[in-house]
Amino acid sequence: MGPEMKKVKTFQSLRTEGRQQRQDMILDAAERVFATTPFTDISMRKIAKELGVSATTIYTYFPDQESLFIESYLRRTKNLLELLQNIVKKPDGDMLAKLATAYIDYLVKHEAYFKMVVHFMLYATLNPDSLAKLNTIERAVLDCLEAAFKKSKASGNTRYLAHTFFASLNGILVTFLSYPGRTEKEVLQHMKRLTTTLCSHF
Amino acid sequence: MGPEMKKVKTFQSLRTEGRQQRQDMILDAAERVFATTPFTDISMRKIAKELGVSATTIYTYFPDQESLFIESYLRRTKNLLELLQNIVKKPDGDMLAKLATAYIDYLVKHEAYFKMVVHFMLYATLNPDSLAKLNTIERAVLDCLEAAFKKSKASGNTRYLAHTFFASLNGILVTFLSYPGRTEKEVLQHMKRLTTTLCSHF
DNA sequence: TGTACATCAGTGAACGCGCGTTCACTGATGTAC
DNA sequence: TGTACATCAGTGAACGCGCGTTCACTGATGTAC
Repeated sequence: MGPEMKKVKTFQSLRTEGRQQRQDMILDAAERVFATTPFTDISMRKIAKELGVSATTIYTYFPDQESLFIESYLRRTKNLLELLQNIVKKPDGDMLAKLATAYIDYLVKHEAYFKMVVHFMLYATLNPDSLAKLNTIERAVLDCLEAAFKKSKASGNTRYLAHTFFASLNGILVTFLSYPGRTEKEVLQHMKRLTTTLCSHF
Repeated sequence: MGPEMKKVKTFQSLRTEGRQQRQDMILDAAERVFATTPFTDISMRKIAKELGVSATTIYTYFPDQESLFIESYLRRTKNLLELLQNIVKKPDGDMLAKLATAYIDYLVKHEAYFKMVVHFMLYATLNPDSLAKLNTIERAVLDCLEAAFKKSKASGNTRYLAHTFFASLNGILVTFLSYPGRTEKEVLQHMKRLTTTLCSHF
């Protein structure tokens, strides 16, 4: 390879980088729409409008709507997973409570993301590729929780414990996230109480 | 009131009854559609087609789609509530496990109904009337669970216990109902395991 | 240097679709006298 | 008894809407010679 090749390579990687950044910008815009719009009312046109481009543009970066949603989901989940893994890494008592609190806090803060999680859980009509990606990352979250149970030397099948604990946290979110007639602060407070109740039993 | 009045009254009540029956038939048809169609894809036209009438007909019995959904929701929830109350009535040990199993079984069997429950929980954009109806019946379910905790002389705040337990059961359903690559039987089995795990901690 | 060409982000208009709901109407049944 | 009228379940066509996606295109930038 001569210097020309290297130059070309640089230009190409710049292009690739630009492409990646534009993809991220679309995902950012999507998240902003998620935050203000019920999940079922989100459309390509609304995301495009939020970003200030035409809806057609999105199709240059994502083959279809499902892919965009999946990428958004993966990005957030990786972020959350990192948070949880950092908690498990530290040799610390009270690990479960910390994990639970971090999980609840994160998903209340990123409410739209949680609604997307639930949507994918209940309506898993995705193509196999997307489904595999979802599975992999969800398994990583469960592994992380299981590691916490193992570290705290819990008795019983740690996998079932992790599944039950994970499910319970999701349940607290699903059941009380939009509790009518409560302010966001009250909702969070109630969830904290229930999380404490839950942790005290595990 | 003379006999004419009585006659008129009878005819009227027959009409009313017929109306009530037709309403129920529409709800039945709706449930049949729920069972085969993702909740977000359900439409008035599909329900009408299932019943063999024109979509317009439904509007003679329900003012709009939301009312139809709410009525369907209430009918099922009353049914479920009765089931749970019968369990709590009997003076029996192991009440929590029985309640949990009944709840999980019922909602796995009526999967579409559970999806509607979740939908209402997360997207509570209903009109105040509908919302009040939903609240009343959900509170009754929670009261029923709390009664069980009281009967089994649980320590701690029984209301929080009931909320946490209820939420956890919902979480098990949300998280594992459509677990990809599992048969319905395996799903139910896994839920049973997690329910057992949960109950053993409460 | 100028010029023809390739690349590619981005666009507006359109397609075909299904939605909730409304409207003016039909047709069957029962009522009043 | 017949006849004019009221009630009401049910209908097909239509309205206006927003959706995901595709298409033929523009216009800017860089490349090759």
